[in-house]
Amino acid sequence: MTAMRIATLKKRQDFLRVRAAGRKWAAPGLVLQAAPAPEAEAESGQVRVGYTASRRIGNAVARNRAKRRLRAAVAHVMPASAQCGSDYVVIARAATLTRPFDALIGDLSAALARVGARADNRAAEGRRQAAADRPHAAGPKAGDA
RNA sequence: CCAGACGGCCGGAUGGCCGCCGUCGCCGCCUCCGGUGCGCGGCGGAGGAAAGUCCGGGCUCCACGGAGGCACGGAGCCGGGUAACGCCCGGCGGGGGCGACCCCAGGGAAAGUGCCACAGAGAGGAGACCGCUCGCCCCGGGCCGCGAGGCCGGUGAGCAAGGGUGAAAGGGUGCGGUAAGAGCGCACCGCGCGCCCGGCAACGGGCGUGGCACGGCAAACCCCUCCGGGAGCAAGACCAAGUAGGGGCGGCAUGCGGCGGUCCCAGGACCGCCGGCGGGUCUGCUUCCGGACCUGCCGCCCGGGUCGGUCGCGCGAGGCGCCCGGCGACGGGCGUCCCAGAUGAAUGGCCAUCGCGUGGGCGGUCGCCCACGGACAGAACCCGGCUUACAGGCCGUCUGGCAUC
RNA sequence: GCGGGCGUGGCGGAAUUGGUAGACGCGCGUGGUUUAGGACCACGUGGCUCAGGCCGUGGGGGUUCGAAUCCCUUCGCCCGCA
Repeated sequence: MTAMRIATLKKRQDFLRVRAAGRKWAAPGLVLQAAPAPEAEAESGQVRVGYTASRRIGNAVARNRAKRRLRAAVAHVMPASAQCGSDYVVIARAATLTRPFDALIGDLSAALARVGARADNRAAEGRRQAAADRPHAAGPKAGDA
């Protein structure tokens, strides 16, 4: 499998932009938001993911643990089914801590499909090939859904 | 065996696969100081409270240092420990418990001010409601009684024992004393004062004396003694990039000396530079001394910039072991070890075995099987304390009770 | 990191000089009015016992004769500055 790099969103501005894009799906164990990456940031073979755990989740231990479980789920699911050039924000819910890990993975897969940025990594593969020929071209635009 | 008191400790273990952060080495790539990898390997990787942020410090900046006054905040029995503390240790005093032991912001109320609601006669150099005692009521105040006298009422004095109010009523209990009473007198207790003894001290003990004066509240104002400059690692320093130390309004001051230049009727005007006499600033306010900085200062408003990286950043009042001093907190010496360093923030996902607890089942008491559970909680500059949270478990010392020998 | 504020019946909010806790409004309950409902009117309304009383101002402790008020500690919520 071609390796897909997963980077982390770190700026508050990025979180606000992804939320404003409006593509959102809530599963029992998590909430997923998605938006196309800005052109300046888009890079082939990369998705960027941010994690959010508010104080509603619990104390610092609970919040950190929720983000770790989400990171583990993302590492398990994203390389196969995420769309390159997209930014995602994964938000922890109260059930994130107690839900069985298999169910959490199912939640993330379903949310990816519903949010529309799923795909067809096979089609994306072709585009990436073309992009590789033009090294400084912008990444895939979120066009063809 | 049961109940309890105090002190100390642990905070599941081992392994496999895939991942995370730091560091070292190798390899690949690049714009080859260095950076980077969707490469490999070795090593290290949260706590007893990392928490709350209630105290005390280190460190950094505000140039800084010294002396005094005012204000503000804090501490408050004595001695010791400590870098320091509001912490700790050992004592003292008071209170609680049969006891082991536990609790206490525990200076000053004769420096002053203030408060003590309601109730009550009186709430602070007090007071007389019900009362107690004595005298008088004129040729007998009224009633009862043969009478001595008794009861009631009025009035003038004395008293504060008893009743009653209250959280608190101006020492307590008892005896004497008295018309009735009163520290009026006496004994004991309490309190004040003086002397002596023990103790570094807080304080304790004894003797004498006073005759009660000194009600409570200072977590009311306050007085006394002691302590405290402010801000905080988003401190602060450097690199890169970049901008405009720009503009407006108001108030105060727009002085002095020297040099140079320009102008004009040798006297001034204007500009520039220097000095820093004068002026201003120096972290709560203020005075003084030294020192530093500025040359217009202060206040308000408009406009521009801020987003990246490196350092600070972990050898420290450090951990562990042994010995010595000390009742102890702790101190000293020797040996040994290096032990997190992130910045949307590192420990996760899956699984196995063992161990612990609870429940159920099986078999003649010790095992086997199954299911469930495993707390409080995550370093963010560092350290010393305090406080709070916490499943389960271990060790030691002591107290009271029951049973047996 | 630094600083400040709040917590009172079911709800919003008084009482803050220490002196009877729950004023006032909303809501709720009962009764009246109406064919019925609304509106309106009257009464009641923290809990336990119901004789007297006891407990109640987020929790715990202290000072005081007496604490919603003062002090300490703790929990929760909110706000400001860098």
